[in-house]
Amino acid sequence: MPKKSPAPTPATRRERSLEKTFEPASFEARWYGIWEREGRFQPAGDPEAPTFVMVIPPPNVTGRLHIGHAFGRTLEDILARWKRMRGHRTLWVPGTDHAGIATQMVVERELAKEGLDRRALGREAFIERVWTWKKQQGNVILDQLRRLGCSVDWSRLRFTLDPELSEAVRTAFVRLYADGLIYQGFRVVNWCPRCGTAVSDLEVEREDTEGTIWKIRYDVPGVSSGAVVATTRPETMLGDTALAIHPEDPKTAKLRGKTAVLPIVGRTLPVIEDPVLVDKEFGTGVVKVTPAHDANDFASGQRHGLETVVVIGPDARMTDAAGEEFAGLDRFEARKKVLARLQAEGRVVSAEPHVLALGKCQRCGTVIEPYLSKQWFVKIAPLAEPAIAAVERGDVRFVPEMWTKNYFGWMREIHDWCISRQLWWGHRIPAFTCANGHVTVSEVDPTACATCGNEELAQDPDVLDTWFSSQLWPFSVFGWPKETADLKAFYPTSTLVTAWDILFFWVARMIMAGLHFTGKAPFTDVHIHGLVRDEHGQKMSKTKGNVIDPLEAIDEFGADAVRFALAIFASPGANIPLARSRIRDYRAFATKLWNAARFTIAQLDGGPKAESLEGRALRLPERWILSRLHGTATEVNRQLEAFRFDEAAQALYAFLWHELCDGYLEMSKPVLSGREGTDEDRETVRAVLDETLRDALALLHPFMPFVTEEIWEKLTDAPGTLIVAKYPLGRADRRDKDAEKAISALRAVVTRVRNFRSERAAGPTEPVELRIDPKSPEAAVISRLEDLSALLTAMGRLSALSFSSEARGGVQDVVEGVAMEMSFPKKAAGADKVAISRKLADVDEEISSVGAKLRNSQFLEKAPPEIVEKMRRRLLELEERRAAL
RNA sequence: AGGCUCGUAGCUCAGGGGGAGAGCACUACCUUGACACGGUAGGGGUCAGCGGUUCAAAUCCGCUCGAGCCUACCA
Repeated sequence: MPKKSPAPTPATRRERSLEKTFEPASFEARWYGIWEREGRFQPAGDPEAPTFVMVIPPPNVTGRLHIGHAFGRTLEDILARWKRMRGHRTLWVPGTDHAGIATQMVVERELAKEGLDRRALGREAFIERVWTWKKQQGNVILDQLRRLGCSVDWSRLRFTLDPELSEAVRTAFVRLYADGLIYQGFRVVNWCPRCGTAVSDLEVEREDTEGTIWKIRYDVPGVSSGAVVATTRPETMLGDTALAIHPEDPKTAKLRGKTAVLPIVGRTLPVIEDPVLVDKEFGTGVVKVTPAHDANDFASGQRHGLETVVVIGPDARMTDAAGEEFAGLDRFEARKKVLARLQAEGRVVSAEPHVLALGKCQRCGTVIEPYLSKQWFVKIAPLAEPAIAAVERGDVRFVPEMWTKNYFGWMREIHDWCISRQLWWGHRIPAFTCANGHVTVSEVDPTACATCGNEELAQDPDVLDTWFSSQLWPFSVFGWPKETADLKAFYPTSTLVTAWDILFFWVARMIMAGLHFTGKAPFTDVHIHGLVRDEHGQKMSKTKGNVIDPLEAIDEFGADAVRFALAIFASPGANIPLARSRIRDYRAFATKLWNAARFTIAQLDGGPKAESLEGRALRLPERWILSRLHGTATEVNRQLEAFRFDEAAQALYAFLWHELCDGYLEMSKPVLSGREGTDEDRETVRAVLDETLRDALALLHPFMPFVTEEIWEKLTDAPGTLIVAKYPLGRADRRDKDAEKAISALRAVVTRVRNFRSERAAGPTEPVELRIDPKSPEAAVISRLEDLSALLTAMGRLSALSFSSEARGGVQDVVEGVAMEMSFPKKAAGADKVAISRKLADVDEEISSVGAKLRNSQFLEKAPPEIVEKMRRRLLELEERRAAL
């Protein structure tokens, strides 16, 4: 519930303190609702301000949020919230993808449960079923994005099959066709017999598989030894239409100009010479040529005008052309039978194990069949060229930069893209064939053939590869090809965040399409992140049982913990190792923040605070924590500029936990409790606590939006919610080297005192007398420590503190340039649990190494003077320390 | 076959030419007035190996070994 009363008085405004226990589920949904209702996700603010625009990588519309999505979307949301707080007009466009093959397969499976088949149902009815499925199952993932806290602009939600986006697809197809960049042709393509469709090269996953390579002898009239060919797929020989040799290979020269006889079939095969197809060094030097079932053979067949004989059909069964004996057999059955025949005829010369890179369908794992068919292709080289140039010019920048090389490598050897799919769910290809066989490609359904006027038109039955529409996403979401206000205002976008596994599928194609259709690269930065793995780097899989469901994790630990864990592990270029225990660790961090806030709020309620810190004399601890706060702010912004989510998160973690909580909160207690300081000091401390916590909440908000907003509400009476607060940039005038050095020394001295107790088996409350030598190497720090006497005494639980150079037979040491001596007034010093001799050895070792450097004339001459000076000081300190020990 | 990335504490990883870091795990002590999802103190590493450049190498270069990934039409 948003606060109602305006400007409450300090006495009443914090009536509601934070609950004792931190329960993220109690407020996450409430805050998302408030942000959404208040329109915080829409671009707002100064119309002159720079924009920051992202489009979401659209997930499958019927999919569920998995941890990989959660990772990418978390990074995007961090950027969106950060930029928004920095005053950018920020827009993050959400949407979903129709995911052609994937969705169709799911629905087909559903049908199968009912004993139905899509073909039996018919195209219309089937598509109807898919839409029904989409309505039932769809958009769950969108609610899941809400749970994660994604600040996307829901008023601009898009789906790749929306009418406007479908229009964009159609326009793109027609324009590419008109430009001569889309063509139809007979080619050997990657065919999935199970899915019943062609797929692109990228959708084939190569897997090294143990197979067999057989050597088979073909008869060659006039050559007594015949020709021995090697093959891993004997069943395809039924479709051989030639043998090929290398023109410069003496081994096979005797076959030149001859004809061979195809075993089993008896067909006459010319021996052709093809230096491209044949590698002299491999196998027997003779290659069987099967133009209908191998892409290379097909190319060779084109060069030599060979016949194509299709012996394997689209269902991976042998065709009639394979001969009566084999027709109807599955390809692998046919292989066995063919081998048996060859064996019987004594033609199998050898059979040896052979590892081959077997292509499998990315969707279903079925072995891909090279299949000769008529398909639509994008002629890609002319599109790739400007896309390469754009990256070379730096118009598009990959982060981490190493991906640039991968991009260039792939783009420079890119093959034409097969875009037709023999599916029903998707964008139908806008090509119409008339009764006379002419093809008309048009943005609106034509009524007559563009070539001959024939009115009997049939639309191409195929649909487009899903990625054909995805490549248009950064501008189709804004209404392209119409020149909409959004397109003008928000295109090109700023940053794209995605995983490396779709760099070629999607990112490269968006760059090509963006440049071709809009003349502009679709984004300037591409942040490429890794994949989420388990804590040992293993892929998550149901069978391994190591899957982390982000929704379950959110239920258990809160969205903030999930987000923070993902962010802090986001090392650039690497996969991220995640385990439930790690998410739990960052819930602990949220809890820590929660408790620090409870403490702070209680203190603020305990008395008045200074209205402003400006011009107020600050004590060292206050100067220190403000310096650290602003140092952290600077660091976080710097790291986010560089997409270093991990470093930014780490800086925040370290600051909040180890400096604010472990450091300043503890230092503030003696003053706040009234044991030390004046009322004025207390007012100052309260103001510093307030300011520091506010800024820390703001800094942390992009990472942990819910808990920070919840605390912010209780802490501040400023209007508006944290999501639109100003992001702290870090003020240089708050940096204070002097205070940082002094407090650092103070903390080191306190640590040494505690360590003195613990290594001598004394309890934590055992009184200790501390003497600090004013003639310490870091003399300037000593006077600061004198100023901090009261604090030092309290933190070190000292029974006495003196500043003197007079040794008293206690235990001496030097830390951070402060020479000190400790002793127990009530207790024998006791034995040091860590042998002094070992410490001495360490110091001696370092003295000799530093000393050696300083005695090296080369070092003195060539090393930068500040390094030499540093070494001198270090040696001095080491010697002092040695004397003390 | 080519290319890329990576070998740093028990685990997972930052760092990157001048004193080896973090988180978790581990050990000891502590129910101290925000927090046991906590506090305090500590143990633990020839920074894969070999060579080179340099006054100085975990860091730059080369090679070797090991791990992972991507691309490729070797029948």
